[in-house]
Amino acid sequence: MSDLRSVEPAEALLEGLNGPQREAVTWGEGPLLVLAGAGSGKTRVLTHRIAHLIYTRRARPGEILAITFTNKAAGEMRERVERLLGHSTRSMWLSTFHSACARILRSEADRLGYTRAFTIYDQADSRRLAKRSAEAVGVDMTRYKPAAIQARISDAKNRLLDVDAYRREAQDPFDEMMADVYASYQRQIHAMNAMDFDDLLLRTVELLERYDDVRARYQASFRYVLVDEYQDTNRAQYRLLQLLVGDGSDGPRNITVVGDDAQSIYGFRGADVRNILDFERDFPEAHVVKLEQNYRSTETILAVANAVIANNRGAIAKELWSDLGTGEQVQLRELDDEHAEARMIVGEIRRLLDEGAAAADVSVLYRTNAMSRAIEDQLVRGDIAYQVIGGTKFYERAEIKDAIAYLTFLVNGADVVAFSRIINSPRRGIGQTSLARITAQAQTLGTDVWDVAADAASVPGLAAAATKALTRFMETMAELRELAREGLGVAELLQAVLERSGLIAALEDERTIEAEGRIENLEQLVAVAHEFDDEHGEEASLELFLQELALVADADTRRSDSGLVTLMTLHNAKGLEFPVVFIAGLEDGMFPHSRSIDEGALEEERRLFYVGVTRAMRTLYLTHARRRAVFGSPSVAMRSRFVDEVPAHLLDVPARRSSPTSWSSGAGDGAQASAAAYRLGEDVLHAAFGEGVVTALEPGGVIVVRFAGDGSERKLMADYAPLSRP
DNA sequence: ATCCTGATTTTTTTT
DNA sequence: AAATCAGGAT
Repeated sequence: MSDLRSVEPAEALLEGLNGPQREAVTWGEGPLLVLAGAGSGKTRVLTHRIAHLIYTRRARPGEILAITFTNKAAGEMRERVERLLGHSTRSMWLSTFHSACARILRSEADRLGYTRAFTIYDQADSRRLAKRSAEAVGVDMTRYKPAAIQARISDAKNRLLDVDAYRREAQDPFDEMMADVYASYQRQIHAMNAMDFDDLLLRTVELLERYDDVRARYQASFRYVLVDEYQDTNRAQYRLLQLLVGDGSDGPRNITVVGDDAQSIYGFRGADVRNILDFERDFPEAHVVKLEQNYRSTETILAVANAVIANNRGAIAKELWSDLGTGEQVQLRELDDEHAEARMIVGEIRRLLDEGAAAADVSVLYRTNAMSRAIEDQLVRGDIAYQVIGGTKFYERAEIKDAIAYLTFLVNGADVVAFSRIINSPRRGIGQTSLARITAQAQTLGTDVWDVAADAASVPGLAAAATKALTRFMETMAELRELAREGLGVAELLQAVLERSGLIAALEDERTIEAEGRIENLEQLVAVAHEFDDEHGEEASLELFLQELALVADADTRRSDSGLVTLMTLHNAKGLEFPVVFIAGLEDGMFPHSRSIDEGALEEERRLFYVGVTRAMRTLYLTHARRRAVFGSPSVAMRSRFVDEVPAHLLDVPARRSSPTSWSSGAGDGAQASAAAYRLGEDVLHAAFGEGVVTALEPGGVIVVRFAGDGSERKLMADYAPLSRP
């Protein structure tokens, strides 16, 4: 390659890109569809295209709106663009759909009857509200689950149906009832100056549809719109893009979308593959670029991916190829149960680490969050550091939600959900009954709960003790609100909230290990607030802090620079790559999941498997168990049909000796005494099986050894087996 | 109002 | 297996 200094800087942005990538980066005005197979360098294309647009002065940073799937991806993209350009991109809009919408809504809130301090409800908040709405309408809650009710509402919103449209579409009495629930839900959430995740999109669409001046302003401001992971956009996001890009009557529609129909895995939340399939119909003047060269995986891994995805119908023709060589065969392992599976995985990880692999190079993927536990247990035993992405998130912990609810109530006195959460936490002697009286009064008067609660004496029927407690509580809240008005930093304010609310004191009084952990979590939240203050300086406001917090995805908290093995669901693995990947739990019913074994959904499961396989760069393990505990009770499982779709010659399946099954698994702590000779993770040499590593110690002097030769795992009597140290 | 206990449910996947 | 919930006792 030529010396960078001797070429035109714009040329330098194309350095090292292949033909189609260059074409996508340099393409001029008008719609552009980039069909980017897994590992084909689409992030590179996006960042270089943005840098190129700015460098060639076709766009100023402020004229670019780039949508990514996670905040973390947005941050990384900003960093890369800045590195390419050598200057700041602060004025560029680079965020997720939801964050961009929240930002727009914050500045236009009054048009929709909101204030800029509106609360963003997460799933749990929204579910609680759905339940309340259903009860208010008189739905028999023993027959319907709140989650199902909420899913209905969310589904309607994702299809851009407002309450009236939903009612018009109603087919049966159940739908009619749901329409009432939906109406009640929307009435309440609006009255509380709150929005759920779906509202962020829906309300922005409403805003742009209803106000020509607002639409014109944003259309003019975002001259170039770029969207990553376009295959996972839903109806609302699609409509939003149309509104932002315009109809093309006053200039070219500069929209770039990047995606891969084979990786569409969010149908369950309303994503519609047709958005990408029909792009050329929606934008007839579109230019299309296909990226088919994969720079990530070995040919064997790609052959597996291609073979499996070929079983899906109606995909855009596309064949991934790579010149990285054949590489290793894909390792297929069948184990007795989920514990043996976990031992096998951790045993292999230990071996890889001993051979010099970095922990950060290894990832274990699974279908459902619940599957992480067995693997975590073994990692802990094996003393291997790891991180879990997803599952119970930091921001969903009770104490964190409490602290956030305090802050929320300070800025949004109409937020009944926040008020309900904090009014008796810590305990103040204000229970269900008193709470119901207060909220009912607020609803009757149509005023903020804050105002009702601040005048405790005015609440009808409130007991004397409750009135007193409420008065004290609201005095504290008023003090805190005053502190907020004085322009205290978010971190300092949070600290004041934790102290004056009695939240910390109550935890300290518990004097348990658990409570100590909770206090630590709260301290961590204060640290997050400090970071926010430092980052935003003068701009830092409590409103902004809360709205950013609500949109943090767990994927955003992933650490890449550390010596940690990463565990996560296949969904969370989207967009990532690892030299070594394990896909666990490949059993019919687990993956594909039993609830999606019908036509359309099965294809989505297959795409999810495709996503998993294509995360692997060098080494891929597929594992499944003959027995697996579901809801605590064991059940037999068949190997996943997806495994059967993999051509046999690509797989390495070690011949399996029948292993002794009479010994129960689940080593206790007492195991060390009899198997003291061997320690967890220790290398051993077996006369017949060769080198291996101890992956578990079990009672009765039994050790479990994973052999390097054939990858098999065997239970041995430590005292009798022909074992020695290498 | 709060605490305890037994019953029921949870696990699809997420912004 | 763990978490949440409803009902009843205090």
